[in-house]
Amino acid sequence: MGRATMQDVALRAGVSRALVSLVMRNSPRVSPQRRAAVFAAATELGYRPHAMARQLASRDSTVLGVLVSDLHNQFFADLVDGVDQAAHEQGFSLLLQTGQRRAAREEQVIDTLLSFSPAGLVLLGPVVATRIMAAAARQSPVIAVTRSCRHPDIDTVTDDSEAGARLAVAHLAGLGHRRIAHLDGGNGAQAALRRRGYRAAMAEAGLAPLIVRSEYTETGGVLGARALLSSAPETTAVFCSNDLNAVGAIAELEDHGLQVPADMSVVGYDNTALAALRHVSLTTLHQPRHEMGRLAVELLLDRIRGNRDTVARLQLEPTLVVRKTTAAPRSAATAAARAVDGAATSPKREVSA
Amino acid sequence: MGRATMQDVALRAGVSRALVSLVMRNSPRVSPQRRAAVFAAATELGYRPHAMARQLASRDSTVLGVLVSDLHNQFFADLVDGVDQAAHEQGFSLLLQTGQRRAAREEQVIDTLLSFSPAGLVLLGPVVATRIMAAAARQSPVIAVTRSCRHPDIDTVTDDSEAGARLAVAHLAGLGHRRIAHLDGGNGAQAALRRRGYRAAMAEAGLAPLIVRSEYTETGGVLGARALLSSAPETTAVFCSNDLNAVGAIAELEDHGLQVPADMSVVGYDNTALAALRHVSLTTLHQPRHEMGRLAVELLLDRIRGNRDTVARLQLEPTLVVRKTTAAPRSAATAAARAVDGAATSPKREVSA
DNA sequence: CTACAAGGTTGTCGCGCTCCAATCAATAGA
DNA sequence: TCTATTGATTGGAGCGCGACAACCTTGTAG
Repeated sequence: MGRATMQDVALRAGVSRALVSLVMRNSPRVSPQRRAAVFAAATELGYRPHAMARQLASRDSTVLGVLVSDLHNQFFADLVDGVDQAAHEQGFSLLLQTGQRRAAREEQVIDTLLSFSPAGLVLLGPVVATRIMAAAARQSPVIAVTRSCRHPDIDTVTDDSEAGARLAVAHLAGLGHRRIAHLDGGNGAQAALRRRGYRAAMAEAGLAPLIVRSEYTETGGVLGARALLSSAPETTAVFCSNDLNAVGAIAELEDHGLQVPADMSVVGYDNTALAALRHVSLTTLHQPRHEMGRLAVELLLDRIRGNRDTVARLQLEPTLVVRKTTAAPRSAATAAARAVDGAATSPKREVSA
Repeated sequence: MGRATMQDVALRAGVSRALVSLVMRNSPRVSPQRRAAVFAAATELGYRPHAMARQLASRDSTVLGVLVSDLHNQFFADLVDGVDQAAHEQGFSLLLQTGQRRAAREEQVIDTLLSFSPAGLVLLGPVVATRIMAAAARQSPVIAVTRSCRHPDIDTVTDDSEAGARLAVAHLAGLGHRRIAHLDGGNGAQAALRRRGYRAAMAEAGLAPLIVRSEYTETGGVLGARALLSSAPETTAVFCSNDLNAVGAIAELEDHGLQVPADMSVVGYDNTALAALRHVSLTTLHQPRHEMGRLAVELLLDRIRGNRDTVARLQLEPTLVVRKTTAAPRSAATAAARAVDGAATSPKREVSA
C-alpha cells in the first residue's frame, strides 16, 4: 500500500514536481488549467501531502505538544477539548500525552514532545519543576495552564483562585453563615491561592478561619467532612477545594444525617459537568475551562507567530454559580452568636484530616 | 535557538554522522569508547533526535492517530487514558483530535491524521460511515472501539451490550420488578444492541417491554423519565442507556416526589466515575474502559507488527455493579399483579420522548 | 524587430535522519 | 606472508517535501 508522492502526481498530471508543490500550497502563481490537472491527478491517485516531510522541509510545524496531567479529571478533559477546538481552527494538530501527576513522567513526556519539534507546548496542570519548563521553553514556546509560575519565558493562563475563594466566603457570609470552614486542595495547583483568599475574606468579615487539610478528590471530601464534623460540629458552611471534593463532602454529611443545605451549606470550585447535574446541583465557582484552553492556544500562537515577545500572564475571573447546596443557616441569629463565641475562644483553628 | 543535529554531534565527538545514528539507535556494533564519546557530545550540545526526520527516513512511525468522539464524555476520556498508557509503554505517541460526533468533522480528522502517516489509527466511538473507515484502513491499520462494524479490514473492541442489557433486566426481575422500562440511547453507538438485549431478556422473563426513546445525555434522561411517568406511571424500574442518562432520570424522578430506589429502581450503563460517587451510588454495568483502551492499542500493534493479518473482534463482557439505586419494589406481589395486568392489556408498548 | 516585463514553470539543493554497501583495522588461519 | 573473518566505521543515496533561483514562455512597448 505504498502511498502516492508528489512525483507520482506530477508524472500523472504531466507537470513537474515543483508545480505540484505549488498547487498543494495554494500558490496564486499557477494557471487554472495546470491547477485543475494537478488536482485531478491527485484525487485519482488518492494523494495526500505527507505532513512530516512537509514540516521537515519547511522547518515550521503544525503540531502542538500537549501535556495533560490527568484525563480522569473532567476539568482537564474539558481543557483539552478547548485546546483541541482552537488548534483545529488554526490548522494545528495535537500531540498529546498524560503526565499522571508525576514529575518524572512529565519530564519524559516533555522530552518526547520536543523531539517532534512542535510549534509550541501546552502544559495543562503540570507538576514538574519550573526549571524543566524553562529548559523546554528554550526549544519551543511554552504555555502553562492552571499553574502559575514566575519564569519570564513561560506564559500562563490561570484563574484568580484567590478572588474565587473570596466570592465563596462572601456568598456564605451574606447568607448569614459565621462558621465557614474550608476543605483545602493540599499541594494541588492553585490550592495555596484558594487558602489565601479564604483566609483573607474570613479576616475581613471578622470571622475565624478553619482550614481542614484535604485534596482534590472525592475521597478527600469524604475524609475532610468527617474530620470537620468531629472537630467542629458547630460549622454551618463549608467551602470545598473543588467540585469532586464537595461531592464527597456532601455524601459524608448525608451519611451523618445532615441535610444539605438545611444543616450545612456547601460550595465547590470549577463548575464541572458534575456540579451542573440536577441531582447534585452544586453551588460552585465557574472557571471557563473551555475558554481557558482556547486562550492558551491563542496566546501560544501569538508567540509562535512572533506577534508578541513579552511574557503573558492571563488571569481569568471566576464567577459564582448559585445552585441548591447553599442557603441561610437554620437560624442566622444562632449561628452568628455561635460564631462570636467561637471567634473569642479560638481565633484560629486548624485541623488535619 | 537552532537545535543541534547529528552532524553537530558527530563533529564534536570526532566521528561520522552515521556512527552517531547507530549510537542513537542503540546498535550493538559500536565500541564502548565511541559510544561514550557520542553520548557525551550529545548531552553537551543538548542534542535530541528529530522524531519526524527519523520517521521520514526510516519509513516507520511511532505515532498513533487517535480520533475521539467527545472528551466531555467521561467514558471517552477514560478510553483515551487507557490508550495513552499502553501507547506510552510501547514507545508510541498519540496524535489526537476530537470528532464532535459529527461525521463530516470525523472524516476531516481522519484525513489529517493519515497525513502524518501514523503507524495506526484508533477510532474511539466514531460515527462516521464504515466506508470512510475502510478507506482509511487501506492506508494504515485501523481499530474501532465502541463501534461494531463488519468490515474485514477493521478490528474492533466493544462490550457485549446485549449481554449487559440482559444482566440489567435479570437483576431487576430478580428483585421482583415486573414493569421494567428502558430509556434507550437513540442512534448512539451500541444503543441498538442494548435495546435488543433488553427486549430479549424481557421476553424470556415473560414481561412486556417498554422502550422510551432517549439519548446518551443527562437531558435525555430527564425527558425520558418525564415521558415515562406520564405514559406509564405504574413502572417500578428503569434501565437507562448510560450513567449520564440515569442521573438525569433520577433527578426528574425525585422532582416528581418519587424516591429511588423505594419507588423506582434505576440501572445505568458504563460504571463511570459518576456512578461511583457516593452521592449517586448508581447500580450500573461496568465496562472496563481503561482496559478497552489498552487492548485496542495492543491489537493494533499486533497488526502493525505483522503478528496478525486476520480481523480481530474483541467483545468484552460487562459486569453488573450493584449499588444503591436498585431494590425490590414496595410490594413485589402488587407489582407482579400489575405486571400481569399490563402484559395482558398491552403486550407491547412504545412511547416517544 | 528588439528589449523588457510579468506570469508560469522547472531544476536543484537541503531539511535531519536511516539504511546499506563499502571501507578499514585487527586478528585468526593457512 | 597472504588471505579469510570478524567487528567497527564511514560515505552516499534517498525518504517526501519546501524554497529559491533559473528558466521559459507570451505579450507589449519602444
